[in-house]
Amino acid sequence: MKKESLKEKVKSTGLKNTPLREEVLKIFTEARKALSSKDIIEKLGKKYDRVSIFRTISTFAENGVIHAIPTSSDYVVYSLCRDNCATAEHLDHHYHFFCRRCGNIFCLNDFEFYNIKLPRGYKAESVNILFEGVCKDCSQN
Amino acid sequence: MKKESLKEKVKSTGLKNTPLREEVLKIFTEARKALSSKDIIEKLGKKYDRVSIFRTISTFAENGVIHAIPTSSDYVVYSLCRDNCATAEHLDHHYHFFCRRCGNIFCLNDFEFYNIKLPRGYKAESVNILFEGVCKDCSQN
DNA sequence: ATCCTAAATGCAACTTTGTTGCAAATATAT
DNA sequence: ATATATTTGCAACAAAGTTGCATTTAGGAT
Repeated sequence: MKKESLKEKVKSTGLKNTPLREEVLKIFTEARKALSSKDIIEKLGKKYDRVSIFRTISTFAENGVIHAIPTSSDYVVYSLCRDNCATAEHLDHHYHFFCRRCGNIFCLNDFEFYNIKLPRGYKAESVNILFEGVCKDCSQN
Repeated sequence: MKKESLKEKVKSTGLKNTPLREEVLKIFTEARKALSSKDIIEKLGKKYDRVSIFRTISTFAENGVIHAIPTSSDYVVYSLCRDNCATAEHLDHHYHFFCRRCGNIFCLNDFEFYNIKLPRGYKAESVNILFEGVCKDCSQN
């Protein structure tokens, strides 16, 4: 997604275009991995209030600018949404890969989606898939 | 898994069989859904120290008695492990279902596993799949 | 360009969640 | 019954996130 369309995405949700929001958006755009609240606070904490950063992250998540990725540890990381993120077509699916060596979490969203069967009666609206292992870069070194 | 074999499972890991551990185990056995630390503390907090409960949960998780289930909220829930939980056969996989209506998280571990392709270079050792939607019971009412 | 208003931010205080160190208690092997 | 390593409780601490409120600011209306 382009820089411009990101700003537009923020505005299109009715949110105001503030310096803090632009900076948070920039950080997510430039990061090639998913980020936690802590990560963002470490980058911007001296310039902006902790509370405002938390609120920015929640607002972005509520408005489909970023999405939360569950991890098996007790923290959540966030990543930019794709264009079709909010519009749950058939099944809103998110693939992520947590690398045990470098500790990063990567989005694999653009990869093929295999239908996974559920037991009778269960109706899924979204699915979150988190792989854990060794990433491309780390497995080559 | 039977009550007896659960106690044995605890003992087989070299852990002592204390009242607190038995109670925590009982709670997990009787719960038909996954539980958070908070859930356990709410049930036992007046009888046992908060810290001991946290430690019991970590110990159980470290020893393969229970396993952590990532959620997209900022908390982790736990569930009893199946017999083969610790022995990562091919790919250690966990399927869970979060119901938006009742808020419970169910284990679907016994269901068929479809292989999901990963991009080149990525080597997965485990995969955690969290569905979100409406569960069997809730969709009937 | 200025004004107006709702929304966003900063600050202080607070809550919740989890951790650490250590002394007292207890499970289990002998 | 005793010894010892493990577990528990307690106190203090640390990290993560929330709430209320006063101030500031973005962006549309004038």
